[in-house]
Amino acid sequence: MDIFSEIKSLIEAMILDLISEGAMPGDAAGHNFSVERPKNNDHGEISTNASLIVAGKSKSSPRKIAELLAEKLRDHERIESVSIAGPGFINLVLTPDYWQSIIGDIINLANEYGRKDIGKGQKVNLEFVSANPTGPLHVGHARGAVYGDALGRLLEFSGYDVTREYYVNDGGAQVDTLARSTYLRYLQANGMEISFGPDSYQGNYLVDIGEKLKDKFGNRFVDKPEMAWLETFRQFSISEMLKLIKNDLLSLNVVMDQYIHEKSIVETARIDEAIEQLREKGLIYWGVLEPPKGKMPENWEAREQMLLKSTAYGDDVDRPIKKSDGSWTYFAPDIAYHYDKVSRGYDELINVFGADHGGYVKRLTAVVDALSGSKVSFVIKLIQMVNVISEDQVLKMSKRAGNFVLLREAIDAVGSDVTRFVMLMRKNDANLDFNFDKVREQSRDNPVFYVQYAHARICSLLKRAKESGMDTRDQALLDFDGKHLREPEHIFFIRKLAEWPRIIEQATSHREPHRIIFYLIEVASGFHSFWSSGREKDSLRILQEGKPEMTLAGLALARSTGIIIGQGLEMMGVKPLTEM
RNA sequence: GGCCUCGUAGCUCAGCAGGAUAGAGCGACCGCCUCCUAAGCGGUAGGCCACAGGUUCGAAUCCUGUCGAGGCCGCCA
Repeated sequence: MDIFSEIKSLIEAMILDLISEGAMPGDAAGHNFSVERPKNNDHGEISTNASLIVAGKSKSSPRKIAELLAEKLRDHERIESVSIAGPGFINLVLTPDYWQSIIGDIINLANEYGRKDIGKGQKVNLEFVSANPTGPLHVGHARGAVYGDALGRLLEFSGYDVTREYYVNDGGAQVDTLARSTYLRYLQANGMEISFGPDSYQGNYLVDIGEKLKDKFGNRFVDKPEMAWLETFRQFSISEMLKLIKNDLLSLNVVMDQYIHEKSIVETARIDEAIEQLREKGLIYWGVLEPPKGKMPENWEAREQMLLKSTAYGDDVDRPIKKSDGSWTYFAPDIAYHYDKVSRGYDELINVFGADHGGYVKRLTAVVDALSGSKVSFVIKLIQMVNVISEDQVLKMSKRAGNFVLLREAIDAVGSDVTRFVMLMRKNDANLDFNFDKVREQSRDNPVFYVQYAHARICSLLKRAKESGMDTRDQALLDFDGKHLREPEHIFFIRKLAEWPRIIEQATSHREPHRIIFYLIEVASGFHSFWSSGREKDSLRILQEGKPEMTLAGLALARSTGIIIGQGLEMMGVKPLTEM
């Protein structure tokens, strides 16, 4: 099904044959060589460096090995010609039949085309977003949300059993701040003048919550001390914030499987269990840390704390677990949370973090390695910053001041599909510019429209053919005759389609959904180009009056392209358009 | 001071499990709609892949160092 894998296995088998024939040394087998579509058209349709790799490992001449392999390859019925070039590359040209059969494969398998069971059912915990429940999501969160969700879809397609998880930080001081800020809005709803302290969340999103609390409690808490209302207000506002967040995620087409609350982790004594485990491994001790180098914090003084010996697992310094007053640091619930994840029996944990959490990578890796005995694979994907640009200015965002650009605003302006596509156009560890004006333009600056347009054109073709009385169902298209797809332009484009399984595989193993996006743009480009060539060459037109067989073949090609684009967009959580 | 990420065309970025002459979009310039959606297509111009070493038959890709940009660095979360 994957043409590159097929040829690779073919060559591997030939190497084994040659070894048993005594023509190659025994250590020629088992090396990883590449089989790929060469960038340069003069280098055939498929090229491999097998002889270079094998020669390098077994200290023999690349040309000689290439000759041996070429001899065998020439005999293969589906290979038209073989040539040896440069230092020893083997370049292949396949028979047109081989390429045309791919169109049949795609239509036959439809959305299953390109699926390869890489994951083999391994259980993956994918934690992403995990924004503090103190306000609505902003565009920075959106990037993490979209990346996490697209990665989830990709992994699921490739045979992983994925659990999407959101960790709710509802145990720290910031949720008390939230409660107090909500209280101010509650007072306001009761007609009182309010003024915000420097630590307040001042965003307007709390106004509604204040109103709701007034509706519920009237003025009951207006003159009461904090003790009387803090817990109630905290719980209420957290649950309201989570509603807000879930709603935001939903409008981005993101749905979590579960929300794990920090509070529940703390309350079930997971911290003590986790620390005990680490203690048994000799990783817990009391000690005094060196002051941080570089900028010395004011009021720094040496104090004894409970520390985790994370340096034993590659961290730069050991990390405090308990403050000098005996209470847990922020790190402790995190340890417990990851202990909890490990104990739930996943094969792999993936955390999607914002780049500002880069400092936590080593210590968390240390924790997971220590707790799982390095059995669980743990990957942290850092998502770099999003620069929101409007009128050529980078907007500065501050949560406290409440002036950040909300995810909601982006979606209201351009919709979920464009937001997702644009956010997936960069690899996770590169900064991303989200240009509000350009993205709003819905012009060619927006590659999402370019891809959608290709899909819409294909749908339009099938629709027109159907209107003229043709049977355009997949079963009927499968009867196409390959001899009508023999022009160089046909083969050139089919070669692009044939890369799809390989692209999915690479995107999966690198955990990089953006590779799908770039491939889709290439496929769209190839299709637009092919379409336009029909203006100059009649034989390349898809709908041909009075020539039903040629039309059928053209439609099969178009349909298979549509399957791939549709499938790729679906995988990125973007809805393919049938017309524009 | 240390750690993480990045540095590729005027701009925004792909490529990086080593491979042949480094790609795309935008911007600039020149062309293409009596014909399947011109939201499209074709062409021209534009590069010491930050710099310097190293590994290799071969380096944008791997290693080391330098420079530059961003993020992070105990008793906040």
